[in-house]
Amino acid sequence: MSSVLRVALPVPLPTLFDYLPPTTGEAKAGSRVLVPFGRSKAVGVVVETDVPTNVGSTRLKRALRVLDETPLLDAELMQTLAWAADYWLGAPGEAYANALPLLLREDKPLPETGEPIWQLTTAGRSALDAGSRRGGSRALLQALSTRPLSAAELDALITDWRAAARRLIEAGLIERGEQTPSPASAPSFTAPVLHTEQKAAVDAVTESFGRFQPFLLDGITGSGKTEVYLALIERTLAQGKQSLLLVPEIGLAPQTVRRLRERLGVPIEVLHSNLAEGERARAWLRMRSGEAKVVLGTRSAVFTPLPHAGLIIVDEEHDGSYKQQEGFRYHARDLALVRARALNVPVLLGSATPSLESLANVEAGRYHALHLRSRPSAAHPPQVQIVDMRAQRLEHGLSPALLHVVGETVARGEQVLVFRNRRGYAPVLFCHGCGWHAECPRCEHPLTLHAAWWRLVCHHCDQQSPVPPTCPVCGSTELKPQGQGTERLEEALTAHFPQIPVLRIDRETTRRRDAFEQLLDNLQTDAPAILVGTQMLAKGHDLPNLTLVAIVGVDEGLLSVDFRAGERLAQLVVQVAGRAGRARKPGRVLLQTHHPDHPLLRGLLAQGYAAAAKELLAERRQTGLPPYGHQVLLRCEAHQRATVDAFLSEARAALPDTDTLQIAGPMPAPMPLRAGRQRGQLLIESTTRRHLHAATRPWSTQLAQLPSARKVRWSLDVDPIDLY
DNA sequence: GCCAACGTGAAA
DNA sequence: TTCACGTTGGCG
Repeated sequence: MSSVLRVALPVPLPTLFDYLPPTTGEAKAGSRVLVPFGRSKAVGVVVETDVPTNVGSTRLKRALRVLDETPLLDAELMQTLAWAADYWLGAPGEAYANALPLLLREDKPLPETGEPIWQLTTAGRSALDAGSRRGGSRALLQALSTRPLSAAELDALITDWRAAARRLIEAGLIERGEQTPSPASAPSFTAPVLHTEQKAAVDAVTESFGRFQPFLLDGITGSGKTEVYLALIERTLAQGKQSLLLVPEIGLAPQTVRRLRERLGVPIEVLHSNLAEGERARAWLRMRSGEAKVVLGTRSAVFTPLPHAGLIIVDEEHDGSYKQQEGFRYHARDLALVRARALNVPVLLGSATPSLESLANVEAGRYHALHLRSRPSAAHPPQVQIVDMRAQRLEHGLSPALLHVVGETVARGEQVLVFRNRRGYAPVLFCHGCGWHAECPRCEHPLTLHAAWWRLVCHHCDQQSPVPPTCPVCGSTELKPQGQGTERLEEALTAHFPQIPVLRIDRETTRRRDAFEQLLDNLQTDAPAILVGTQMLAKGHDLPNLTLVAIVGVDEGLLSVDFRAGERLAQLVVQVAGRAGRARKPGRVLLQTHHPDHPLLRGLLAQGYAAAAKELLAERRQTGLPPYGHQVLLRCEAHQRATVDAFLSEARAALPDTDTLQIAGPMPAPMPLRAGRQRGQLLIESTTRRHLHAATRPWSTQLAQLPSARKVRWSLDVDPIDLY
């Protein structure tokens, strides 16, 4: 038996691969190696060295090259990643691949971490003096004549300078260099004085510096959670330690970054999905070297190396975007906890509407709860009121009572938010002649009418089709849009309040980068306006002149079969309502519904989120659902129903027959057909996580070997957040 | 996930 | 006999 390297390769296979050590260089655990794989090459991460192997010597190949002298991933990250792959039943190679920015998964030297700058060469200087070159090239030489400039500086001076830069580098007139990021500038804003609760929260976390302790910061909207984060990051910085701040996908507004930079006076590294690969890799490496102290990022930023870790914060911890929904299905909030434990640092989960999981952890004594119950910015919490839609004459889904209050509010010069969680003009196109409605053939769900493009769109598979002029069944011309989307509400409100600007904010109107920011920047804070929008408006921005929130149509959430629907609805209502009255003026919330007596709404409005959550938790305990029970969901899809069923029943048969597991299915998925594929699932539940893992761990490798598995697309989801 | 080898059936 | 295409196995 030879002593080999065990390497994680970026393939969705349940195994690691063994290689003979390379002839030169020493491969250490956490280093990347270039290896021959199949008939090409791959970059992998060394997981173990000097291990005995079972692979025959004829099959063993030799690693080609060590890419990192010193390991790129430190021991803590390596250990965390191994744990994560095991916990979420992921392919180990995929876990390691997720942890590395794309650029670092390639066979290339590490990018320089300094900020790239462009400067004149001696030849360039003479060329400039001689007056050679014209146009963009000349302008660029001119710009660089006094001193080297960074990309950001050049962007401000010359549009489209990169093409010119490429030409001039080619000609040897300018060259790329790098500068270390400018040293800490003094914070340009001084911190506001913390109020009592904020101070108590900051002190409690500070006392835990240097050891693992989870905290749940339960703070109503407007109570100043961000100030607590900032104060804690400041204290972490004062100790020379690093902070990791995770935010949900849409929470990462440029506004947030600006605020952090201004307040902390140190470079803030940012990691999110639409960042250029080079920037991502540089930010990651600057944290790894310890050169950078603060990183702000979305889900995948949870994998940032933290050699001098001091603090981890997860903002809006209840947010579903922390769960990766494809490939390696990890949960960044849960991983943040695991890392904090390994790094011996406190971890702070913040939310106005904590997840039931976190509340259960508080109840069990695992998390320490910190509360922010007062709103320093506004005197009164918003007053919430239900508008009964039954037996009302509706105008495009808006009741007269609601329109009346909207009218009053804009007449006072204040702003209104109309929330509707449906994009498009109308969710259904219906025939008055025969009752037919337009349906997606690939999903068997109603198509949404989009009036602006005059198209029917399937919100499940994105397929578009033309709007038929007449009913394809009975030929009637009486095709009527039924129900309201944001587009229709925008139209109705514009017609009703022609003198007031109406702004729609949803995925269509914010398609372009920064469009969301721009739309809100254009909003005059002291003038009346009506905002119509989806989820996107639920968080972020402070709108000081917004005093009325009208929540229209959340009834779908009350009727859903998903056991988390109630929790999500409560969170959504509270988050949206929280947009009202972030100013000195008192806020008001109207909730328009067909179910004014629904216990969840009643409870939520009468006693608030905490009480509603307590009620929901009690239900979960009674039914043995998460967080009191644990789930693994096997999802599967294929073109033929029979293929799906064959795989799922083989999978079912491969599970051990024990009374510690409850198995539901095989059964059709809640959406049995999507994008032309038949979908099914198998749900495995247990009251003890240990039993669940003990059974599903070997099962997951068995599944991969089933012949029927090759004919379907399947995935395992540990702790699924929806059973969709 | 990707690739190559293999088997099957239809066309010529 | 050749080609196209779906299936299967291996990747160390």
